[in-house]
Amino acid sequence: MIQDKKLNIINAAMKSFSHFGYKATTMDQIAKIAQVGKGTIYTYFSSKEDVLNEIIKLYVIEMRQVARGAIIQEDPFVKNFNAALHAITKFQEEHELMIKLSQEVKDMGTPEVIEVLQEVEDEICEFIEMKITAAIQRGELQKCDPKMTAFLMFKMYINLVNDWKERHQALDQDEITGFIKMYFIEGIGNKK
Amino acid sequence: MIQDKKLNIINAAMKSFSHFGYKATTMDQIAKIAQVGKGTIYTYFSSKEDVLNEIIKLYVIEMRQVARGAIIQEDPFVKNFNAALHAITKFQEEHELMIKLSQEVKDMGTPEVIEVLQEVEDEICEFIEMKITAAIQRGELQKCDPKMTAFLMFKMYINLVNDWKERHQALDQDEITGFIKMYFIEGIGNKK
DNA sequence: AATTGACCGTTATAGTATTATAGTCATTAT
DNA sequence: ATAATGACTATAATACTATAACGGTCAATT
Repeated sequence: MIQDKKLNIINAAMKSFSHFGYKATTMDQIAKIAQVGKGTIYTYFSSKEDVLNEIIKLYVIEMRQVARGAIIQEDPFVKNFNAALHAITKFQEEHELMIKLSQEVKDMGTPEVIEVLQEVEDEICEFIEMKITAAIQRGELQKCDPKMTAFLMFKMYINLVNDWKERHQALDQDEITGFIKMYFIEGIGNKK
Repeated sequence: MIQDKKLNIINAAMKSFSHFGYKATTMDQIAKIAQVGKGTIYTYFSSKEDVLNEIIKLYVIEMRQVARGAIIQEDPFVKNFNAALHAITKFQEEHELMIKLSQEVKDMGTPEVIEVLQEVEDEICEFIEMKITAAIQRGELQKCDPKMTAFLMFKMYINLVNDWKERHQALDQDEITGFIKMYFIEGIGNKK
């Protein structure tokens, strides 16, 4: 029952953050949606930012599960990389939370939101890093700094999925897998 | 003499844009620094934005020369890529214009400035694209879409030079060349 | 023909009054 | 006792308004 109330509040806040963003959501609104008094929120959370952080904590857990679910053990590294990132992207599109928060960062720059989005990005990079480390041990990838490789692969994925389409035609999932493989795994140098 | 006055104005505007940014620079200020009446500016330029655009046009020409100057014909592609980008970066650091304008975009989002910065980025990408096309013809690089390759290489360079150092240790020029070569040219896949 | 700065309509800024908000806490309900 | 509540408060955001600054024009001047 105590967990029930906390979950109520989290769900209410999630809903409101997703619809209106972090700043535009008031504690009164959360209380109203959750059907609790505003004071009750402060029994379970220390502040508005704390509510956001707890939501992101849960979100990240879900996201990790989604990413794990996209992995197929026998498949090669690049394919799994793309599958996981694609699953995460789809997950984020389904739950408008991240989209709304990204927008908010873009046009208001809310510091608390910048911070949590960075956390989510770090989390994704850490996930990729794990997979890279494993792939290196398996001998599928050459020795390289897994943290930097994860960082660069993630950035390239975002570049391909989001940034490229701003100036050119959008790419589909298979094209993206192909490009990541070509540029990152095989390299475009000609061995002599 | 007529060019002299136009150049005066351009230099004055360049100085002011570099010091105070685009928005914070007034036409009166430009006129004062250039020691001309404000009306005179409008003999040579149609608007404030036009002044900015002409400045960027000249800036891009200079930048291209700097990039060309960094290229050594006999050197391999990656080395030249890094040399050119490094030269551009140094050039931008010396002339505070781009730094100031980047700041302005970050914390005010001035549309005119966003546009010209995008132009500069496009210009750099086009320069890289040319070099890539040449390297493919030379047989130094495999066949690939030069536009996309240029785009991705540029982004990776920025990721390594700017973004990585925000969360980890900054990298020096040789390290960056090494990483670009490793990830982009050679690839990190293990051929079986 | 080129240059100029006072001038104009519009936009931005500063100052202020008002509202809205995050967080508290005495009261109430359980 | 403990948990829940919403009126309350100090602070921060917003709306409003008066003022200043701005980009751009143009009649007067060189």
